[in-house]
Amino acid sequence: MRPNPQPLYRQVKAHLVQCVLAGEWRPTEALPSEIALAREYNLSQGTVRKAIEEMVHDGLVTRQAGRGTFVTSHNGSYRPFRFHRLFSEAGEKIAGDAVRYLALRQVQLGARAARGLGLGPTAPATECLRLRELDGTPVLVERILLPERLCPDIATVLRAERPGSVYLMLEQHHNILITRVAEWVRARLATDEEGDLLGFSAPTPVLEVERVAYSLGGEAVEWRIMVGDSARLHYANDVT
Amino acid sequence: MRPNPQPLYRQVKAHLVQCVLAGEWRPTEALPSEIALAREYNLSQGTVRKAIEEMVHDGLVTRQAGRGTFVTSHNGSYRPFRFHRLFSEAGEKIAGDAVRYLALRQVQLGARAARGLGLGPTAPATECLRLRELDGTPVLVERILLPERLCPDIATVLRAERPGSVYLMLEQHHNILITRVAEWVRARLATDEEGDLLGFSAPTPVLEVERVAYSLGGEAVEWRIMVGDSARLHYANDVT
DNA sequence: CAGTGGTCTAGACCACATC
DNA sequence: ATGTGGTCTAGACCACTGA
Repeated sequence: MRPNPQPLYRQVKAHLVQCVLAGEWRPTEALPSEIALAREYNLSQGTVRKAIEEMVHDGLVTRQAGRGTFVTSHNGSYRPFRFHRLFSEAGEKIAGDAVRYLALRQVQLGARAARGLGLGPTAPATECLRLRELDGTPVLVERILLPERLCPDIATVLRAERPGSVYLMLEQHHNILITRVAEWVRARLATDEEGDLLGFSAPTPVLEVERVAYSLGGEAVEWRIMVGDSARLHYANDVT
Repeated sequence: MRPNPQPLYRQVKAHLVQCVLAGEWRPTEALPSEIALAREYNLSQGTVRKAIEEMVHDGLVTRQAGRGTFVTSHNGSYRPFRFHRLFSEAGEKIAGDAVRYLALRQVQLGARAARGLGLGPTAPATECLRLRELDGTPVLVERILLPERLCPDIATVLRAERPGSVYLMLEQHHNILITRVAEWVRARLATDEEGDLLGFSAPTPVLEVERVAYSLGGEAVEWRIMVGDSARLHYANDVT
């Protein structure tokens, strides 16, 4: 192992990540037990354990004593709304509420999304316009851009399913696991279009959350912008 | 150990935290080595290690191979600006820039800060009004409230030192270690006073960041509100 | 050079989930 | 009863730091 100065447990981790990437174990499915993996790699159980513990910390897998180690999913049993930071003023999550699909079409990325994704501004993409409601009235406009290259038939699936969670759809249909997002929050006035959608009658300040989502492989998969009525929701964050 | 179902490494961790809380080792100072602690507690080195690893993960201590384990500080060598999430649009941190103290006085908490801190609205506190500048012009107004009870002579120290970092001051003068903050981000229009300070000539949307800071002991120590020019800075966040 | 944290092994026992 | 992850031990060797 001379040419590779990485500790063994990191090599094991890297290999396990490759297996997840290759779809050997899909989200919600179990990995082999520590003992089985230790035998397979011809290492001690403690070394394999350390590899898995890092994956737990990364949020890639979830462990349950007595049951096993499972690939984390965005579905309801694991970590739904994992990346949601927008809450109603009362404090509960807004995500549980209804989602309305407004538009779905093929576009070019445009300058801003292209910058976020590190692609060219003319790259083909699927654009999705959605509206999230709270207590029956709209609070959040979402504009989602998914580059064509990474998920070619995404528009078909979106049109058919209109999923509440794009990331759950990506993991189920494309085995693309979103494991990290970067967000930028700004304040600005709503555009006329946004004002119409959110029911503003006058120029109103809104929260704008720009997001780039990265897959387990490290690729920027999705760019989205969320525009919310700041009188009814806020962006909450705990920092340690 | 029957009455305490906590694993040994957590009991060790709890005790080490108590020691830090008691000031046995101050920020930047070294803890005893694993071997010394293992001998002291009559446990194996691995158990002590696991306790310390959790403290590393919590951000309470920092380890350096060959040197030792040190209590994390907010000073420049350790983790300055640990809780800063506001960046200039170019991307660099805004914190490096100048801080101007505008006012410093004794007040009552008021309804909003009281709610955040879990205290009564008439509780006495020290209020600090500061202005942060970027490239020589103001971008951020900070209003900081520190309850009297937790740090009695804080006003004196603030007046004398006008520190760039309140948290560094707290750890140095009161041995209060801020280890966690909760933040709520909103968009609204600047007040007239804020507009004057930030140089707005018309009603302008601003980012409002409300923050409660918690000490190692778990007490809410500080409430602050930061109002920033959203054209020049944004709130950035990475979620995993 | 002695001391530190970082890696790795090979065992042991436990609580828990499942069948 | 079996298998899983969680805890704990008692060693070993390594790379790095600082005197």
